[in-house]
Amino acid sequence: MSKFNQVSCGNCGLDNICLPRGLSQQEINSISEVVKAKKTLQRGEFLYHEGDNFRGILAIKSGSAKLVACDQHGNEHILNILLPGELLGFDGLSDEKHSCAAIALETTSFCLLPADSMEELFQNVPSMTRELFRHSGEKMVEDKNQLILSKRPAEERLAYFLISLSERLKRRGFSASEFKLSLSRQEIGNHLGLALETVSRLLKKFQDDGLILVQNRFITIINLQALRNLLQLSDSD
Amino acid sequence: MSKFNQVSCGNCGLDNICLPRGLSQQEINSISEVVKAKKTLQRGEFLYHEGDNFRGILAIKSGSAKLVACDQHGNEHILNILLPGELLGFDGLSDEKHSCAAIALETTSFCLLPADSMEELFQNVPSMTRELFRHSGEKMVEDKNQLILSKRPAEERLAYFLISLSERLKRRGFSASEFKLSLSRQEIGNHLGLALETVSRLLKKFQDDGLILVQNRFITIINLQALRNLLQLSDSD
DNA sequence: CGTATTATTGACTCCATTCAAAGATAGTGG
DNA sequence: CCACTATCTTTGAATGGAGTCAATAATACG
Repeated sequence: MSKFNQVSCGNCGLDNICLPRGLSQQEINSISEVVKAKKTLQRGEFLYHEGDNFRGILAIKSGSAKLVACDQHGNEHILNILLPGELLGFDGLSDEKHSCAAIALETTSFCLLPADSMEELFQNVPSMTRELFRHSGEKMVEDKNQLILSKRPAEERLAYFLISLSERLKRRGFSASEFKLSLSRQEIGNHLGLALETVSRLLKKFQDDGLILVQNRFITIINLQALRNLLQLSDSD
Repeated sequence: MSKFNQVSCGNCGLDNICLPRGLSQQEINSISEVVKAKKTLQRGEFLYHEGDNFRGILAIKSGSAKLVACDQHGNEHILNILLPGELLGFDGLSDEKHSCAAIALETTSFCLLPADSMEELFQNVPSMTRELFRHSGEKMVEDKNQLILSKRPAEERLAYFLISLSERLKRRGFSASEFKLSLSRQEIGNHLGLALETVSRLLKKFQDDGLILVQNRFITIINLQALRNLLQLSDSD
């Protein structure tokens, strides 16, 4: 739970996606001095729990994670899926306690920008502060897109999920057309606000329509344009 | 569109809600030096448009506003309602362009923390930076709550909307039990992802059940506890 | 190989939407 | 001040999309 190692943001490979994005070499060095790499987690292990004290902003180095919140009924809600280079932990910024849990979806490693070094960095590396706000703003825009999506029919939600996952994987150097879902139908449904049976039926429908190929959790995107059209052509409200 | 005046955060009355919250007198003075007050807008006027260049973080001084995004179908989505002391403009942080519009719901005045003075403030007033992140984190938690809510039945969504509005008004010194909605049924429905007819029917139902009194857009909360119970007692998924 | 978990598929149900029409309210100009 | 109009709201009836329940099938795991 507390084995940290020094890390160098300069030769990480995610430097164009992660926090150092757009910073000078000198600024990256300043960050590297305080950023810690944490040891690898296995599927199901927690990056942090709901209620944990805020210890800083995390960055996924490899693997993936889900951000999970519990409502007053005790139901879990998968709010976000996090891929390499993405920052998380913002849910602990407001009152020093995390309001969500972050759980590894596969073997996952991550870095930590410790909370107690943040004020110092604000003063010394203002462009990092700006960059951190930029990331935070991106998260908000994503959340807003998800909120808009939540009012759309099931088909669009699932199409958007697949397209968005494909694009994000591509930006990280993975295949955009073939990938393995690290989520069960249940989890996809939970994330999109659908019953797991609906997810199953729609994946089948997409396959029958020649848009994708489904083999268990492996997805092959056959006709990306047609998938995109599902988002564009449907009626408004 | 560009008449700014100097303003003093120290004697604003919203200092325990707005950005200066928790800062020292000296720090508040530093902020006041760069924060501008902008002249009052009428209902329907824009605080900023979608696509506008990011010019800074805004704070509602009086009145209220709605944050509106357009999807690819051209439909408008009311993402948030903003009350006095709340910050907005975060949707412009990520790429220097606003991805939403902010529109006054009534006669409304607001302040501006200009973008070009932000990096300077990061260096000079790190605790303000921390506070700004805190606000940003609060927004995210609110967005996540809204996302969770979007999966719940219509009755719960509307109950939550009323309770949350009541609580936020109370914190600002307004009555928690009697208030005027600055939104039409249409707008409430849009915000909650419901048809306007559903909003109308549910308001009637709440009234018939003795939870609230509805007179046009005036709402009186009669039985807050029963309203809260709607959120607690219903089934899970 | 057997067991537990996960996924598929069908039938039925229901909540919320849509369509439609009437009623109320607010704003405007004569 | 009242009439007129545009907008907003209420209410009813019918429809449909997605959920629930249930049973079977496939996959992963020890």
